[in-house]
Amino acid sequence: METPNKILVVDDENDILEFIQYNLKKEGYEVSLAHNGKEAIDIALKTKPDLILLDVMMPVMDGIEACKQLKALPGFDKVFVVFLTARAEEYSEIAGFNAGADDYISKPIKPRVLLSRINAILRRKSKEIVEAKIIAGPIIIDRETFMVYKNDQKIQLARKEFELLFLLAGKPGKVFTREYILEKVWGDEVLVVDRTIDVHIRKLREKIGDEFIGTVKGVGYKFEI
Amino acid sequence: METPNKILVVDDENDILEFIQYNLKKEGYEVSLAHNGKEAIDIALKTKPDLILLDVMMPVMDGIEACKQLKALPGFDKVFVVFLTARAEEYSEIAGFNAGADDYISKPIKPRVLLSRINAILRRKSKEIVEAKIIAGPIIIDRETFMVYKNDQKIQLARKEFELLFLLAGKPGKVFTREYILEKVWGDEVLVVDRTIDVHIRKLREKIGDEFIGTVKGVGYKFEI
DNA sequence: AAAGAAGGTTAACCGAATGTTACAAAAAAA
DNA sequence: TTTTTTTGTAACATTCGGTTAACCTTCTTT
Repeated sequence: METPNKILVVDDENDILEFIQYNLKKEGYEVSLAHNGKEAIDIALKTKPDLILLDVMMPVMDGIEACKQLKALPGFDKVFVVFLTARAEEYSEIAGFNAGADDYISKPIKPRVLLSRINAILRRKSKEIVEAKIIAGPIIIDRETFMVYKNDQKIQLARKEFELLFLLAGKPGKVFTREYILEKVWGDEVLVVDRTIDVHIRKLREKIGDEFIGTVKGVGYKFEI
Repeated sequence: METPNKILVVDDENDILEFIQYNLKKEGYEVSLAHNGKEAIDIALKTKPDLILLDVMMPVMDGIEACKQLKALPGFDKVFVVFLTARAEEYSEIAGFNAGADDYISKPIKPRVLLSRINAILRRKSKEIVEAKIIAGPIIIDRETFMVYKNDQKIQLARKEFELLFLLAGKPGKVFTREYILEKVWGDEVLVVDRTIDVHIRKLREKIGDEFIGTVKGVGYKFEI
């Protein structure tokens, strides 16, 4: 697959560190740990994390100060920072400090919440960074203009059709399961009958041509040139 | 569609067990019950649940200890565990113990909450096709694309044929018994006459060539280069 | 060699998975 | 608002894979 996302977790309590590490690792993230702001900066420079989980209340250097310093590091101005706070209200203070946090999670930390927030943030990131254009044989998919071209001929797709094609064509040949497609195109929380995919596949085939989308019975669909 | 997800519910109160069982069964889950940690381990080994709902407060063996022991069982390191707690605050304690829970639900249990949490957790399971490629002599088996190549020539296999070949070719030379093949390719609970395997072997040989699959009479089949 | 067991082969049947269409609901556009 | 487009679902059609039964062949044992 891709290289795993790296996450730096900073908290002064070892229990919490271990707990978070366990859950993130299980989800496939690469995790590094720090016990305070100073250590966080050292380790961040070494591991270059994609996201930093930062406890607000810490000795030596508190989370807000640590965040400011982290953001000032070369190449770290666009790193994602998520605060851990004991109470929800604390967040307004942090926001007031304008520390540059992207989200916050209040303790006690629930694995489900932790993962869904982090997944959401990193998904946002990968969408921005992902190349906006896929060229697969005669098909050109341009995310910037939301246009698809087949032999230089414009094809107008609806939103879901576009996302579906974009997903499949991102890895030609690879078979995507219905479940995976549902999560990526429709999102975690949306509840949709999986036969819905079939219909969208149908419409896609209608618009770009049957030959580009293959069915692997019992498994899923794939884009083939 | 697929085989139903199995859930083991562990609680010392019969009322709660029945209540949860009722709600889970209605949703289509296969439910097994245990009254304490010890029993939970016994039953888990027998039923191989996909998810375990575990009460924190139990006599004989408490939930945290039970969780640790369950996770230590062979094949259970990646099982999902959800704790039931009487108070939300208890969760921070559990987290501190690093017991490896994936979520927790606080009592009193609301059916809607119960189901949406469990659905969400199990939805994560087996969504993505793992990238895996077997190269055995002139045969290349690519799980990502579900394609098989013989001297760079594409061969299209059906699902079961593919899984069968994937299993055998995973350890060239090793003889696989019918029993083992049935369990791995067809799964635990599927009821199929074992002569079915012969037919699939036949089709496989037809497609990739007789020379690659050997018969060891009275024992089973093997892949040979 | 005969008998029995194990596996090979073929073909037919069944059903699950998918294709397809039509329509309802929701969202977006006008 | 009304109109149009997009999305989701239900219902029906179809296809293909999976299973089995029946019969054939080969091997093994006596």
